[in-house]
Amino acid sequence: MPIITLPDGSTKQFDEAVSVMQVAESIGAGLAKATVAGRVNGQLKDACDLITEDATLEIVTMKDEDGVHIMRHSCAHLLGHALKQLYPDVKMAIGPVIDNGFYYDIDMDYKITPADLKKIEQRMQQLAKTKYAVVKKMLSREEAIATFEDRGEDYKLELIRDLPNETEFGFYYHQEYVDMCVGPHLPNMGFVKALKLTHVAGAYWRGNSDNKMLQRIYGVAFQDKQSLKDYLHMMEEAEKRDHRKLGKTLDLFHLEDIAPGMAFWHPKGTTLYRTVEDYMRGQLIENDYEEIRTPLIMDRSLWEKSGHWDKFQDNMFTTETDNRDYAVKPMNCPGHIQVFNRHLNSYRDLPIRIAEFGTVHRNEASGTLHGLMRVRSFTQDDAHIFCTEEQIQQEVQACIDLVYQTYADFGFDNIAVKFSTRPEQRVGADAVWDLAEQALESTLKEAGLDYKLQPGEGAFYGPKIEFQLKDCIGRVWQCGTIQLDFSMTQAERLNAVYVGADNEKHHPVMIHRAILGSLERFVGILIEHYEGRFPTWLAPVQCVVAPIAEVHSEYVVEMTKKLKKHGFRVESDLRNEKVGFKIREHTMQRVPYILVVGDQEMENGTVNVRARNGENLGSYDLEQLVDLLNNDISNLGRVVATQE
RNA sequence: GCCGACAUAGCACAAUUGGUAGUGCAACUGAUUUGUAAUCAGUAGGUUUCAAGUUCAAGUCUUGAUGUCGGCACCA
Repeated sequence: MPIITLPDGSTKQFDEAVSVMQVAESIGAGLAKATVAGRVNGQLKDACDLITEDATLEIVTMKDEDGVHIMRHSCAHLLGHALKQLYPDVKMAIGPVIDNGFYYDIDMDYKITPADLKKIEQRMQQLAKTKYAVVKKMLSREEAIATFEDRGEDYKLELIRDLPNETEFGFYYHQEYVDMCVGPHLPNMGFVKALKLTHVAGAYWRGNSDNKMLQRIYGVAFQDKQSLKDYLHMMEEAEKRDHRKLGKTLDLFHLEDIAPGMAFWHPKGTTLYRTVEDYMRGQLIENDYEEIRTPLIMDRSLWEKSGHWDKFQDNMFTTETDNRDYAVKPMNCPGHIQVFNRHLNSYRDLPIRIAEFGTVHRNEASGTLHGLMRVRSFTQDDAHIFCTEEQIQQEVQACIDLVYQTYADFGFDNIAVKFSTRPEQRVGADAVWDLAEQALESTLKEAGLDYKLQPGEGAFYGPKIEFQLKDCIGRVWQCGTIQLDFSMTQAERLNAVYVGADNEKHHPVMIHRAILGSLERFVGILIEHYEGRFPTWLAPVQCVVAPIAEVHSEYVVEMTKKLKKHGFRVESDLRNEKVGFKIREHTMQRVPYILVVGDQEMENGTVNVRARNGENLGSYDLEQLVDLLNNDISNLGRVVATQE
């Protein structure tokens, strides 16, 4: 005799076990029709699932985020349904929900083409239109195996084999198609109103590169057609922010065949790059770091000692000259230890913070390269802090603070934090790893950061905290990182040493830390973040001075000189073109200010200021203009420029 | 590295069943001296990514290499 408590506090009593759908029907036919699933005692259940005991119940509809999630999950089954009709010999692997949609991994000799996608999508829509009911059955282990053996679903059988303790399996029947799933799923396919198959790609079975590569079909699905349309439009807009595209149109950098994964920075891009670097250099000075520079290539023996030769040889560029083997540095740490060890250090001097804008080369697998985001040659704003165990917490905390301050200055407020622990391939004893992981995690907790654990994702020498930013279409990229290393400084590795209060030699702890991560990646993210409309402090060209006619040219050149003297990045545009043409061009180049000079301005010793958003700010004399620009620049990226 | 797609002028794109490689913008030259998102006219620009092959004939078909794009695996 279950008593069901609804969200408004009211209760309903039933004589016998009752399904979610039946409860909904008892409330009203409209609600029943809208019912996707139920949240029973906080847990999502199918609409057909029976409630046998007293429980709280929330009816889940398509207005509910969970409802949309469930619909997307059922869309994966619908994709299977359509695929099986069109390609009977396809074998189904797994089909989960992802952001905005779903995918299904399938195995079939025939390769799905983009044209096929359209056809499959149409079949899915036809099937959904019939609003057929989805029927759930719990099958025993034997029945489940028999069902899939009958249908030749080898991958599903493997999934069952890998759940040896499971006795019952949820089977969802979509007419003649059936899929195994924990659910919940839609009660009928009428809820599927807006879906689109987006692309097909390869993916390894079970995410393991030793396994067969399957075909993965991606799709998106929304509660209604408008939401789908909005999403597709948003993606189209987002792609305009792509740094690879803007890198070309704004003349910032290019990549070419002769150096895959290595950027050629153009003058404007270099200005941007150096502005970011100089900002960071200022932070180093403020936070008591010492800047150094170390060799790009070093003898193989160093890398053997550090453990890199062993663990990462495949990703290192090497060179042999005069019968000596060298490696191009993939990391800066060994070089920094050489500098740390140039003399005997005292415990009184710790912590010692050594920083370098260190250019490293990593021979990344060809398929991983991606614009500036994943390259083979990049410069890290790298630093290594040599300290005692007691100093770890304060130093890590200071690094975290520096990350947040820096990112705020660049206009980022949405930062994902990850904590990555020991990987399979690693150096150092487990007891040392315990210590390192505890130290990092406790600091994270103390800092009150909301972080996600990534087991096994740490560096080979220590655990790490990662700070991630998103690109224009939502892909996440690791930027800042703080890594704790008890191994590299040991005698059997690179033997960093200081003398303690006891007059004995000790090995310091080393904190590896990069705030921006890679300059290349960070600039790539910046380009997308601002869609090339950089705040004035970052803009490669901050203002352009343009004469109305040739008679004003001399005044323009003079004004440009004066502004340059004040440290601004300014150009004059003396071309024989109409002012409208110049304004159009520089606006498209996202120059923050265009300064127009005609007879009036020349007479009054002023310029007319036009902001990037098209607003005419009126006449400014030199002093006022310098104030305007300085004020704007001092905001950094903390405020999205007032002129937008 | 793996799966699939793609590669044409500086950029964005055309080119019928295999049949003379084009258009727009940019560039260059000249005229025009211009008041807030495109002045007009002219000129030049190509071993169609590279290397082989099929063919009377290849941008187009075949093979290989390289690179790029979307994913997967990887990311010290």
